[in-house]
Amino acid sequence: MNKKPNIKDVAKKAGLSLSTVSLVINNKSRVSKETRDKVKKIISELNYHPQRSGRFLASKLSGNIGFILTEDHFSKSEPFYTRIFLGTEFEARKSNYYVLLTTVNFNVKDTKEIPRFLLESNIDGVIIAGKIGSSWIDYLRERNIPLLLVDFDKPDKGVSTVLIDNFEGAKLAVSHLAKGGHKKIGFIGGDIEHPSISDRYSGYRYTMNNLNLSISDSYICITEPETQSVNGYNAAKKIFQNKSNIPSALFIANDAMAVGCMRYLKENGKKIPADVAIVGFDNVEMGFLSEPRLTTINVHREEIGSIAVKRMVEMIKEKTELRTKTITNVELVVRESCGIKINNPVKD
Amino acid sequence: MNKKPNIKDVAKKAGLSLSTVSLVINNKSRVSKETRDKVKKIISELNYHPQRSGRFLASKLSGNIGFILTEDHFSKSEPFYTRIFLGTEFEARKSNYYVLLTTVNFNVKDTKEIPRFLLESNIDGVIIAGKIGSSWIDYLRERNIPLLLVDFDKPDKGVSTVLIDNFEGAKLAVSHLAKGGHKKIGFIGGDIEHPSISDRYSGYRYTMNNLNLSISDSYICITEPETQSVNGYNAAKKIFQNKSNIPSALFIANDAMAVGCMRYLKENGKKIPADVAIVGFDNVEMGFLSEPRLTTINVHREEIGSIAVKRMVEMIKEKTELRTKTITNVELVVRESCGIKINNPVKD
DNA sequence: TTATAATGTCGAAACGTTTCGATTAAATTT
DNA sequence: AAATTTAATCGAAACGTTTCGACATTATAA
Repeated sequence: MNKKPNIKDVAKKAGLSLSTVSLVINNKSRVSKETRDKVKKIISELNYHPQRSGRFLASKLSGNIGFILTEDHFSKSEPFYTRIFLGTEFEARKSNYYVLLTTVNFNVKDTKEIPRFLLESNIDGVIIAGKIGSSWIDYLRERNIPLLLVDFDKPDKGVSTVLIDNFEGAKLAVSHLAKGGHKKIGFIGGDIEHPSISDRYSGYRYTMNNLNLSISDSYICITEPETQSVNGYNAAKKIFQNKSNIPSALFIANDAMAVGCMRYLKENGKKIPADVAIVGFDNVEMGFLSEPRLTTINVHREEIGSIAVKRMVEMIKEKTELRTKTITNVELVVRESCGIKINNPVKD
Repeated sequence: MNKKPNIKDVAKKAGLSLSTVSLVINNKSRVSKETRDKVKKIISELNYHPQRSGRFLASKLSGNIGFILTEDHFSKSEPFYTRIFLGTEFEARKSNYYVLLTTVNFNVKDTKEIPRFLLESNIDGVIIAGKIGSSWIDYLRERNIPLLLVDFDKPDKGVSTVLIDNFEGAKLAVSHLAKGGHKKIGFIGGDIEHPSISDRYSGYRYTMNNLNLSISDSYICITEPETQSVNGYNAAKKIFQNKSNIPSALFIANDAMAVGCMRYLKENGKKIPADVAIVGFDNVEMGFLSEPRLTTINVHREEIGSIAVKRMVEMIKEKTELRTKTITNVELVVRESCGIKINNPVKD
């Protein structure tokens, strides 16, 4: 039962001081090539690995990144943010970090329950996914903790963000429907205050105008408070109960709602896509399994997580206050819910 | 910009020594009630929270639990283990731990790439989910690192485990089909060497015998190496190509394969459940969205993760070598892929 | 040649806690 | 009253690393 070697063992065996060995480990300059090589050789001979506990205390760096999700996103096992989280995990491993996941109750407007990893200084930076109260931003700012938002922005706060090209996605969706000959194109979106949803809505309006298609209020439902499947069901009900003026196509701001909407339509004798063509947004698995399979806008969720971690690591390493805003691209995924055949996917 | 208070600040303000304050923080005995209360009061006045870095170094406890998953389970975004992981996260938070997730390449038989959290002693215990080479067990044993397996067992190694009642699940599934009048009940399972799958197979055989139903080899396919949807498709092909002797019902060892199997059957003009009745296993979301919706065996995935963390915390705290084996129950979920109506779900 | 700068190495302090053994004071037993 | 036990607190060492300033040596410039 021989103990794990520590930096002292390395130093002793190399006939050098602790400090020099430390300099080698951390790739600092001011060490001669020979010394460096010798130390490295001994490190690998001893199979030495610096203990996190020591480094953590001395350098104040934990090697962890915090990932904050609002409770509703987590507990509903919403696959969207979960995938982003898995993307962060993957990238973190590459960058020698670990991700500590935690959830906060979004409704608590002010920062009541501070995640333990913040209280204990157990993270070097924080990534927050989704809509969040701005007191969080203030809290982290005050404490000089690197912060990055994902799929959310507070433009006035000047925070670094990783966003989705929602506007472009809406353009792709609406153009696709228009290409199929549709003129009466409606919009369904829940939680319209979420920047991502409202951007999709803006993109919808913009593209409709651009294509000289008129927008009727009775084609639109943006009053649902959430984005679950049942909200899509309810939204469809609102639009299609009005028998006199109904759309022939719908752009729905997320797939879960699109699936709920399709359920309503099928229950009420509408054929998809013959009677109503549908395009969703997000490209979550459920849209692939629905009948008909859902045409949608793909969002690179894992990549978003990965980019977020890369940016975060930069922020931690460079201690820069430089603000970055990364917008990830989206693409149209054509399946059967539109009845429109195309040769090349619309990429614009 | 006032710094975070540390234990010294607390001690000074209380007029006590560091050690006494530490004893209070850690709820150790031998502190008088008055002192304890006074210290607690001051701690909350100062809003003091012990820094993880210091504790980590002094106590050698990181407050983290490692969660190891084989790469294939992770990257295929297999929802099964992901859910177990989310369950561990949830429970860990309650117990004041964090979970560090990592993947290892299963094919590397011997412990080639040791997860960084082990090298750096960054975890207090390890949970391993799914099939794993036994060199991992040896590695952790040698180093006295608490270990717990989930959905996997190496009976000869005497490791603590959290398992699924696979045998019982198989009984429920087969009994249900038999209750619907089926006599020719087949079995499909991939990765038959995985204990969970082979237990489901044993349960199938046991129940068939118990019900005096004969088992024909041509109803069975256990040769697929993996458990993906496509493996189910292929297995169905093997069974139903032989036109002369085909089963009227199938128990399929996991939902993903069941969905693949259903795809094959539908493509080949078989009606489900009229021509072939199907019961899956796992109750993953995809079975809920399939047409017809899949009758299956529910596995409490989040709870499994939660139990695993509870056990692990016990192992860490009590430093016990006591081996525990927890078997979680399963239940039949009746949907439409069997065409069998029941009043009360079969609970046996 | 001397002064100055650059390079390589080192000693010691610092990081924030836990914990062991010692010390003192109070309670109990003899 | 003395001896022993128990309770409460404390001082100091320990955990494993990083980093700052000092120092010695060598290279460069004046």
